Amino acid sequence: MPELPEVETVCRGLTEVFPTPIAIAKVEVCEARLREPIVPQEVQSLQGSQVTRFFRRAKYMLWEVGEQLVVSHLGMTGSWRVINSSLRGGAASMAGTAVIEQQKPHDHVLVYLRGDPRILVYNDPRRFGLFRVIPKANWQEHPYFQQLGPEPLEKAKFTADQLLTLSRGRSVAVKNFLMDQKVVVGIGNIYASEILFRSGVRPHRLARRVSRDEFSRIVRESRRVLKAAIEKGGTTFRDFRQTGGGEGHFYQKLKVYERAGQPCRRCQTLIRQTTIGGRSSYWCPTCQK
DNA sequence: CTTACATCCTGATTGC
DNA sequence: TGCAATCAGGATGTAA
Repeated sequence: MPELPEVETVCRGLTEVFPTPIAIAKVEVCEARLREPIVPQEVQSLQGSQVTRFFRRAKYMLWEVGEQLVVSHLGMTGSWRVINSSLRGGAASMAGTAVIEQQKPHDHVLVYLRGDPRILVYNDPRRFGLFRVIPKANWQEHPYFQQLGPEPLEKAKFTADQLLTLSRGRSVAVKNFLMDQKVVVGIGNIYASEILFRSGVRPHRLARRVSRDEFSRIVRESRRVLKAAIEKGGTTFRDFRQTGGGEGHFYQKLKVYERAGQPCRRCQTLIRQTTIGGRSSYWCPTCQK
């Protein structure tokens, strides 16, 4: 589900909602069976600690909690929202009632705060997400992160030369290449199609057949699209929601994704849909070579 | 090593 | 209307 702009939106949303450090009072796990089972000892160790920062690496959201890091991946359908346990006027005796009223199916993790009536809730119907706690020391060396490629928005690390080198001899479609988190992080099925349209490159072209100039365009367009999507609060198609429950508005800017059979916004040719690597891909036969 | 494909799940939509 | 098939924004493990 969420790609880089959506995860970034969630991080920014939480940072906005919790500008000061927050203390975790209790973590309640309603359903531990996510992509990896939630470990009770890990969750318990968070109790009483301060969350000092929400940040992002690739499509992972990270919470800095003392000497540990909460690792939250949203999979396809995960979301975090904030509910208020004192909606009914703040009386402690009413808190339980209010919470129950706001609970939804597939709420798997509830993070209660100390001295704050709000509760952070993780919801994930398909349960492809992740909620684990790892040591903060050398976290980049952890298996979750060790193999990850560069952040596309960090200019020095994500370059056409880099892509050219990595792509030589690779007989995967350039779209799959771009979605490979070892090549560059944060790009998934929606943004891969959008980036390739804006770069004028057909998604099924083999990575090794893409020129240096084309990779330059891909690098530039990746940054443009991802930045623009962040500014719009991400893309909502089905499940994605911002922290406050709002939708992402970038879908209004999509040029090809889910537009099969509709005229290209640039040249009016009908947008085509093909399956590449088992995923739907959208492209314009005129604008993309 | 690379690449193709199944798999983990639930829910919405499509087609008969 | 009902029900089965299909598809969905991710990542990983397996096999070839």
